[in-house]
Amino acid sequence: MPETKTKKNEDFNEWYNEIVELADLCDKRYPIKGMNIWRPYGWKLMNNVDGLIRCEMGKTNHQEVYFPLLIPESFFKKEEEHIEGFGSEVYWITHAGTNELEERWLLRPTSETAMYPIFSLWIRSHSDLPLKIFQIVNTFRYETKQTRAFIRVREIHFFEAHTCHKDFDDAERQIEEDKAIADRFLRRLCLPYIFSKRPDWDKFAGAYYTISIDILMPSGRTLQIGSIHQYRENFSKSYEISYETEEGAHAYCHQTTYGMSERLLGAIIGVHGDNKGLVIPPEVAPIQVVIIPIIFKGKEQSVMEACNVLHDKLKDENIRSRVDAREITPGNKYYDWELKGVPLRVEIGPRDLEKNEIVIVRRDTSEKRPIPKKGAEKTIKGELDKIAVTLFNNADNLLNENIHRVLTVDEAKNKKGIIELPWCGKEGCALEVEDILEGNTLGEPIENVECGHTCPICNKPAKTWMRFARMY
RNA sequence: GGGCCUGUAGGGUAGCUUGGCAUCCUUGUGGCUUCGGGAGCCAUAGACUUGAGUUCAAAUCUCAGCAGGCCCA
Repeated sequence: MPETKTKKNEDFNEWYNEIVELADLCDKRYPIKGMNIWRPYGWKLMNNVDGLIRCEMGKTNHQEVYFPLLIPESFFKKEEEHIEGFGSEVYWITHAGTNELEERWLLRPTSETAMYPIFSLWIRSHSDLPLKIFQIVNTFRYETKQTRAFIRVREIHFFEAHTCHKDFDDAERQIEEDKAIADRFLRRLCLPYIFSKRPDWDKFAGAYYTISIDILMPSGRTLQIGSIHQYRENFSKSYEISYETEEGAHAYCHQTTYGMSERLLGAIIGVHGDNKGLVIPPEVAPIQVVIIPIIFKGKEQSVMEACNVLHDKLKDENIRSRVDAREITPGNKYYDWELKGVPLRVEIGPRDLEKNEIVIVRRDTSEKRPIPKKGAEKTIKGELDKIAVTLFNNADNLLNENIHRVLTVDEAKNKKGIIELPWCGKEGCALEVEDILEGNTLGEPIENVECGHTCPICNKPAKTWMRFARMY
């Protein structure tokens, strides 16, 4: 059995580096740090993920827009906290041709400051609210740390939804909707997740509060794949986004944003992959079923014909399939498609056709079995659903086995994954825990869970549980 | 932010200590025989990260840049 050179459970990071290029997702040889090339297979996968987002946005009445990549410095500077948060990691454009620009432009690190001055023009009346828009674009952040494909990059493929509401409560309802979207969407990617309310000292620059969406990588480190922000009036006051109420008064909008990035791919690779390569959740797999003809001299035609017939039937069922008719041996093809994470493989050879059967092989379990040729498309559809369930359950077990709720730092020390400790509410105590555990403060659970214990650092009564983890 | 390591065909490598001819595997291309877990044979193509320095001579030594990787903060 050929496997990746580095084993996933021995050196996860190295395994990850190996697999992103082997599986043709990206090419890291572009000579700018943190800017990788999306190869066709990886880009298709990303597009399929984006497709699911668009589908969810459609269901919840968000409209897609596109704002320019460049932001004038004057727009950016209107919100102070935001600049402080992003100032050190923006790319500036200072020249055009041979001329120095009168006003500098920046590449969007995120689009608040591009959109909000325009929102103030768009929104005049309560009837213009709520405003719910989104875009899927590239954003730029000057990372100085170690970069990693899909996880820490400088050009980020990014989904961002921005909403404006008449009051705080309506914005809160938006956040409930966002949470429901995350739940449906991540289920389709077979990715179990947790919501955490980020600590005040580490929330998004300019936010009233931030909810992070994190998944657990098999290395025991968490990966933040998305965030939901409640801005309250923080931005609308700076950007003059106000409206006239039904009573004729003027009020500032309450705003939220929702962001997810290509890190979703990082999560899919890390959570589902194995030593044979990727395992892609069926919903987003560029190829869901690959059909391998087993050719013998003199029987090529009947075998190829059977492959093409199945391919057409699968197409009728809206299943993305491909017949691999390359002039290489079947074993070669098996390895290739396993590496690329195709969820289900079909083998069709002369022996099968004599028995009116075909052979299917699951990528996740390697289970191989013959099924009747007649009605195979239905069986295959059912099998893809089963694969999705297995992928989700395995990932869910991994997550649940690695969340540890404990009362003392000593108990926490030897645990891998996500630690939940009682917390008094003081930043200093959390930072001390970070030091001891060599991790970061992830945030508190968003459900109101009673914590009738004491803070392990200062022994004062705990206000809540607080999560700690090593993060990507 | 600090420290350490690395860079040789598309991919993986040998050579570097002690300066002088660049090794092997794989991939690519053309052809023939094959095909139920990486088939075989023949032909053919392809590389020393960039710049400066030392030297008769640099893949090899020195410095700097760029890029990649690891560890710490």
